[in-house]
Amino acid sequence: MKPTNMKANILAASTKLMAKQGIKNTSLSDIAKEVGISKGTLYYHYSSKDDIICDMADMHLKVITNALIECLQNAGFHSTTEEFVSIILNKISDIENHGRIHMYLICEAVTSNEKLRERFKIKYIEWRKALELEIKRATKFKDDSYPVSFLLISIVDGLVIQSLLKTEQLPYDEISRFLIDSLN
Amino acid sequence: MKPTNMKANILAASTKLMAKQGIKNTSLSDIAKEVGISKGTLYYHYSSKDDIICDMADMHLKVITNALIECLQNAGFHSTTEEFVSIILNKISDIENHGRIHMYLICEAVTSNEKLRERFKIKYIEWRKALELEIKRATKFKDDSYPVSFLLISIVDGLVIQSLLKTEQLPYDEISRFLIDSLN
Amino acid sequence: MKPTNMKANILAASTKLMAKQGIKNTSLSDIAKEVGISKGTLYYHYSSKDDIICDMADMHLKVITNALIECLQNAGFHSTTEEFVSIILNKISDIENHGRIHMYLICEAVTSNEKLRERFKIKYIEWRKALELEIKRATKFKDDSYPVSFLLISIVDGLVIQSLLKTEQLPYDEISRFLIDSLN
Amino acid sequence: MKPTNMKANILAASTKLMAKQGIKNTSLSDIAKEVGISKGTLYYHYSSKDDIICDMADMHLKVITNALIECLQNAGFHSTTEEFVSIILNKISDIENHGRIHMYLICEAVTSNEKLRERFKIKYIEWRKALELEIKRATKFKDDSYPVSFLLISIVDGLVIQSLLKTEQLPYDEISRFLIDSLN
DNA sequence: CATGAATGAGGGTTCATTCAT
DNA sequence: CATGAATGAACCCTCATTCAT
Repeated sequence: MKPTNMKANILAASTKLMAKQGIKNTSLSDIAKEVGISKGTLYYHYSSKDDIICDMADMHLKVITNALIECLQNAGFHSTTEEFVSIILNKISDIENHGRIHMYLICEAVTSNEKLRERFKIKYIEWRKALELEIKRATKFKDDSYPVSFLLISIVDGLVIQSLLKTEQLPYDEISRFLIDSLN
Repeated sequence: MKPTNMKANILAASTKLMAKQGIKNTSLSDIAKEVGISKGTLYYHYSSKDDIICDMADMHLKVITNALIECLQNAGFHSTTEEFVSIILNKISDIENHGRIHMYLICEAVTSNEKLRERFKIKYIEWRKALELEIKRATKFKDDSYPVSFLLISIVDGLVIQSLLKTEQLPYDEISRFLIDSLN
Repeated sequence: MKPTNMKANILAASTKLMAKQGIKNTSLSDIAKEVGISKGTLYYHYSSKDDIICDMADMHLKVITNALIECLQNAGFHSTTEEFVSIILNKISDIENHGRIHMYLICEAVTSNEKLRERFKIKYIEWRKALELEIKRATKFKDDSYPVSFLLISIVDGLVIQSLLKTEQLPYDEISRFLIDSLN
Repeated sequence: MKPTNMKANILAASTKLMAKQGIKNTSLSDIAKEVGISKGTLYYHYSSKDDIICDMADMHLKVITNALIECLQNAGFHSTTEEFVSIILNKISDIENHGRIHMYLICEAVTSNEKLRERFKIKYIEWRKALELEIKRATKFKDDSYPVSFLLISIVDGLVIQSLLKTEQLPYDEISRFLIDSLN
């Protein structure tokens, strides 16, 4: 109904469906049906499925990046490691909401979408470097900020996987406390 | 010899192809062609694509589990943390060879294969508990073995993701040294 | 000036695109884009793709007919066969510029456009009769002007096909000289 | 029903339909329906529409080439120009049966099928050279066999076009007589 | 006059699955 | 045991056409 919301609607529907059932398992018919438009209309706004996926990925990467930036800025104001870690861990659970789509996009990027992989690669490097700076500033790991930055990224992704597999209830509090103790 | 090898051949071909191009992007025709049999014969041995995937996953999970067990047993003989960590890290790069198929199977499990997800879930819990025991035995983290076991699993999966995305060359040596220093 | 040119613009764009990539391979979107208008506007001026094709064909047939008329009139002023033939052959290469669209229109006419076929039919008969008269007047073939007129038409169309297929460089000079010698 | 006739059946149905309604206007559904099989089966035998078209073209080119060869061989036995020409002209009406598909294939080749164009190009050159030799051998045009060979090819194609457009009843007898007189 | 948005029928293609031989 | 042939549902995508504004 509203003027320019069509692309946003499509994106929202795509994200919702693909997060639920996977990217390859979500057809353009599914998306069109979810939005309440015809397949033709969908193609009027997005000229291919890949275009939708790319826009979805951009949106997703932006959300995560913003979360990280905000997280680091907040950390900057206070200087205790406690808060830095707890904020990061808090963000992990936020990110966890996006975890499914995050994983699916990564698989898509790795298996069949070179362009997507390039974007993820760039973002991952960017994220890691931002973390590295903050680790150097706010933790005791001045000299090991480089390897630790890789580890922190890994931990987030790895926890997302475990949460997706619904293995065991992840003990966020204990993990958080442990990390704080270690980083101080 | 020959007849029993057919399923193994199919499994090997499936793993090879799916690791290269993804599970959804690998058709049964591709597999049959790779093995050098007809699609009909393939269906004689496996009654569906999902069956192949499940067997593949079983094989994959067994390989990883064996690697972990061997890793922990070796660690048991020596008691220094140094060796425990370096062995684990060595195994990570072994696992990295299986990393692609590991990720794809997880995505498949999460998006469209409940049975698969159950198997992964069981294995992940099993792995974590084994690690927890060893952490308690061989590192200084007697009291934090529980959260640390989650973290170690995360780190492995997370590093696999970064290696798949080909972001930056992972600094295994530095990571390894850092972990050893931390765990001691 | 401006408003009346719209149809001409559309026709010019259509001709250009369809000559390059074929009629069926040229969409109305392509044409609208080439003209720099919207598809809606295009439909304001032309109520269907077939209408565009028909107008294009009319324009095309008019161009060729004018070329032929001019050719015959020029021939009329001089009376040597030499000039008659060389003028015709010259015109052939002019026509060759329109050759692609000529062929495509004929195919379109034959396969899916009865109305178009009717126009071509009428024009071809008209052309042949004009040629017949001139052959009778200016060549030695007084009695065979009827079959020769069919042959001349054939030769032009046939040479166009060979030029489209880019078979061999057509030896226009030799062909021309041979025809002149024959007709005298 | 019969074992290996499926490809032949598909080819026959394709030729029939495409000759009637054009190549672009003939869908794979049409063909499958005409053969009495499913679209899936059609794809089992032909992996793309282009493959069908190419096979059709090969078959078509072979038929025409054989007709030409036979024609020239027959001409070789007798040495009179009369028979050479009348045989060629007879063959034209045979070719005319294939005329529609001939024209459509040429259009397809020129607009959207590079591989097809290459095959036509090769065949046209081959045909022209064969004609050139025969013209030199059996007609009075020893020195002009080169341009005359182009003209003869043109005449055939051009007459096909006129016959497709159903302009006027082509006066084969008169044309034939005229050509015989000219060539002797 | 002009437009952007919307549509639906149909296009070529893929593929897991079935089955007679 | 093994196969080639057959299938049909679903897929992504194209496009001429319509219409409210």
